[in-house]
Amino acid sequence: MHVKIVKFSTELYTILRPITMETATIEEASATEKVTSEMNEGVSVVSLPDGQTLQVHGVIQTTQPSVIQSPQIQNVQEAVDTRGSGTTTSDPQKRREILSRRPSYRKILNELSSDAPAVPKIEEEERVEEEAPVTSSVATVTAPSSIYQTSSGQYIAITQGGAIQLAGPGGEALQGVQALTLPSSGTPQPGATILQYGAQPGDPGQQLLLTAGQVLVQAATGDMPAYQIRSPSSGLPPGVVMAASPGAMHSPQQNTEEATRKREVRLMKNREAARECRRKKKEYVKCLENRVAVLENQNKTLIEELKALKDIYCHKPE
DNA sequence: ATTTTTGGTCGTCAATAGAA
DNA sequence: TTCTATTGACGACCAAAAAT
Repeated sequence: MHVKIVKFSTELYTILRPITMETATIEEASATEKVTSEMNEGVSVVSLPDGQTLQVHGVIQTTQPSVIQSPQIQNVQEAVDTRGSGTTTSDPQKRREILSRRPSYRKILNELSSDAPAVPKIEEEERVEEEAPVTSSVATVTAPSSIYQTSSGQYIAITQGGAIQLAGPGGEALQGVQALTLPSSGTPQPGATILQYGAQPGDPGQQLLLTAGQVLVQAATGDMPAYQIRSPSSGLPPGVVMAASPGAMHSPQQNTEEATRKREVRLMKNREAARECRRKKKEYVKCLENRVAVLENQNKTLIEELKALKDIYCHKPE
């Protein structure tokens, strides 16, 4: 389906760009009158045989049989073919040219929205969430010594007493985490911390061992809350800010660890980015579909209008 | 009931655009 | 020029539907 969506959006893009640029050419194949395509500000001037002119708004081809046949369909088909076959071309250079980037969905949508107010604008991502004041979400924790933030804006605070608190961006308790207890003594390792949580009240829950420097991070943003324990050397996800420096590393082994860490960070970031991109793409496709519906409706109305005017003109008493 | 097909999501890589 | 964000492409995986 992935492929289908890609193709679909590509086609829509190919189809819609000319439409939004208002460059469609209209021609009546059977009739003698000529329809000139002077799409100025979205208005076409239709010339009738007797020299009369008629102003109509941008007309696009509908799927239904219409009195107006547009040669644009052919052009669109060609354009789609060019792109579609690009994926199978053997020449990598050619392929690269064909696959050259389109503007981002945000850009296209924003362009569209400036063309047509009906198309919702993709707002700049709300950074407020990420910039939420730490103090508000961890206000109930006594003097946190380390505060970590997940990519989803949740906070993990570790107090000087070793207590861990998870909180959402707005300060609400983390879903699914009912209890977090930390034994004040008897930790298995020096500097280690046991994080205990249960999904239900009264649930004995599970215990996680956090050694010194390790960080609990949210591992999934789906329906199921999932968390990962990560050490600074094994990489941190985007949005997780180390409160304490893991210290300088210089040895070759440490260098490879650093490289691994960097890679993990990059992968994590890209994962998030891909998710976001797919979300935006869906939104984009939805908007285009809406736009297609609106324009098709408009087109239908205009065609009917044109038909009516033609009728009037044809039956005009001499 | 089992196998195959279809449709969907996800993670990763790589190319590119745009910002710093 | 370097770094970061974005996104197309690809493959792996899963679940539901269709075919056998």
